[in-house]
Amino acid sequence: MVRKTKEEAEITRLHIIDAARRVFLQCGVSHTSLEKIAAAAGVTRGAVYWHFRNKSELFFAMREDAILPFVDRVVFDAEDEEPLAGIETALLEIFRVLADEQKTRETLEIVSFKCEYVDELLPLMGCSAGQQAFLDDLTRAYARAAARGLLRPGATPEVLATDTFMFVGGLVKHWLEGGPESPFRQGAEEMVRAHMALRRA
Amino acid sequence: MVRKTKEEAEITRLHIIDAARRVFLQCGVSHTSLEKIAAAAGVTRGAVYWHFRNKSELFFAMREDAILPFVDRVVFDAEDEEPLAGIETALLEIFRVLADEQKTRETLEIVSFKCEYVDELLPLMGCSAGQQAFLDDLTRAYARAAARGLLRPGATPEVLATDTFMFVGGLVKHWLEGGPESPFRQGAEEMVRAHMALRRA
DNA sequence: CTATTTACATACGACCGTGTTTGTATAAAC
DNA sequence: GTTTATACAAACACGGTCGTATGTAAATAG
Repeated sequence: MVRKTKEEAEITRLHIIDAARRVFLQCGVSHTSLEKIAAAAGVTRGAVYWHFRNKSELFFAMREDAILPFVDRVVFDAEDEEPLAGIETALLEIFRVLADEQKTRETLEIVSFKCEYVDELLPLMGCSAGQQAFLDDLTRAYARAAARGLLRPGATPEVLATDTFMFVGGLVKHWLEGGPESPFRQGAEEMVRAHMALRRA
Repeated sequence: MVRKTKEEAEITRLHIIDAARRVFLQCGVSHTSLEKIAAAAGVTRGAVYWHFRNKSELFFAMREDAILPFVDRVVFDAEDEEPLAGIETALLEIFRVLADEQKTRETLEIVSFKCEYVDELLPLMGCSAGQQAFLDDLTRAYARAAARGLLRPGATPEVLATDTFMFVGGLVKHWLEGGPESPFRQGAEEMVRAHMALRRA
């Protein structure tokens, strides 16, 4: 037994999180035993139980590791001269991250299709906090666009924001569930631009 | 042991499916044992194994029991004089069914948030068949609207159909994940009408 | 340099869920 | 009216998984 330094222990921790993500993605969270994760990480269950109290805590750690940096990535410029372009940029950024960053994509795939929202996971169904903030950002951006007369007549900021919110939710879902060859994945950028074009004055 | 008639046996089968839906919804598919389902149905595992080979088959039976009648419910009139109104009606019908029919709603909740798409469930991720047909129906309806000059200029049927497809996907998701008091649930009808209003000439 | 804590590996006990097998009373078939 | 198939209940055997307890060598604290 070679006792590790603090730095090496932290690396072990990250390896376990990485392994958990891989196994979660392949087997689903429920059908993943800590033994599988440990094996995939090249350690034993002892190491896993040392770093995490149970599978639930490991799952949350894995989630925060990838999701937190993701929501911070999509930001809106509050003083944008062209709010609609700002929205478009933000939406495009979402799918750029999905395409470019494997860790984020895999984690979103797990929380979308490879876990069951019951008991301890129930509260984070819909990620209430982040989602609502995103919708609020959209509403404010559309309101700024309305103030500048950039919106097509007859559309209120609230309605447009909700519609865009639903569009993003649906596109992310279909983007994730389709494989790399999926038309939704290939055409995401075009669809975002077309969606925004629909609301310009 | 009171041997049942064929009719009574069929009732038992439906009771088991009903019980499965309730327990799946509360515990998630993976954390639901056949013992739990049997108890909820007032029978033993013996009855469950008599009617279904395993949990997987029971899950599929439960799904077909509610989903098949659902997709058939949303139809498009191919000869509609007002294709946009037809689309709107079809979309409204989706959320009417979700609101009115508990069985359908609960089943959709299960397949959306209470099961993990791995192994045998992997192929039905995204319900490839039904979804694609719905998108095709939308595209054809928008094409008919385009032929009649009902669409706002600059929008192609394909783009509008995809946009509506994403909208529906997102709205169904948020509709389901919000509780009965959710603003997405209350305002679904209004959001559908607003969505359609955006594309009229 | 000693004592203690750390970072794991290993071993243990217990429970659960699964699939199957066997039992059985009755409905249905002939 | 037998016979057979049905519709379950009850019992069994099995492996998997969990949490914990224990062991241990090296890092760190003093």
